[in-house]
Amino acid sequence: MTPQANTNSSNTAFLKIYKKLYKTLGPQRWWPGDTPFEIIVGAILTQNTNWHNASLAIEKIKVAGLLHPKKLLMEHRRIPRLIKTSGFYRMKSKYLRAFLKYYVGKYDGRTSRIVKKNTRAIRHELLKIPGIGPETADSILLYAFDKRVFVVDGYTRRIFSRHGMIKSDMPYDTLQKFIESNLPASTRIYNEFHALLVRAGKEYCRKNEPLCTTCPLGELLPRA
DNA sequence: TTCCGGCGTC
DNA sequence: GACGCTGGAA
Repeated sequence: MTPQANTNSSNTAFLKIYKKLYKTLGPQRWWPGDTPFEIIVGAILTQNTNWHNASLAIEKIKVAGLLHPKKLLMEHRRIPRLIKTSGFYRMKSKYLRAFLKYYVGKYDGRTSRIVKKNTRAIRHELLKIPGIGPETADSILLYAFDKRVFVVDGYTRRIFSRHGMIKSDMPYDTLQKFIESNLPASTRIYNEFHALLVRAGKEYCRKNEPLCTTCPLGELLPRA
């Protein structure tokens, strides 16, 4: 079956889950943030951290008038105190500064310049920056730069593995390619699907005591 | 495998 | 007081 053949038929389990989540939870309208740069900052600050704490930190940066690449790089010594609430703040300050030096140095801090390059090239560059791993890189590519990459995270692994669709210890890139090959090649669907998986993971497919009986995906669970 | 970390929720 | 949070590095 060609990839295109999947587009209008819900044959794959992945697409069934997507449609079910979208139907029950509705569009999530990610990423919360007014500009690509705000989205990038959020992607770094929310690493292993709940969004509430990350958004408090972004607000601090915004109030300080530093939510711009060049200004924030210039005032990088203020970053640790500004982002304290996001947790891991010493590490994340280094990560943020490393990204800023790359982004301002190579692209003058302009989205319009970096998005001209192809996805793989940008991804390769992002992965060389300390503090930006595959999930953060793909979140930036998809939500800040509107590139067609599926974001794999802990919720993705947990939900799909509990549904018997993957092995939870699959390497990131392998899992990403597997999921992408079973979905329509659509940036919009990748965008919405990841957001829906996060929502489902937080509210139903919790680490401990998952709420399968009330979960929208409960009826799609494999027979025990 | 362990460390990084503030902040809600229970 | 313990747990978990839209990970990544060493």
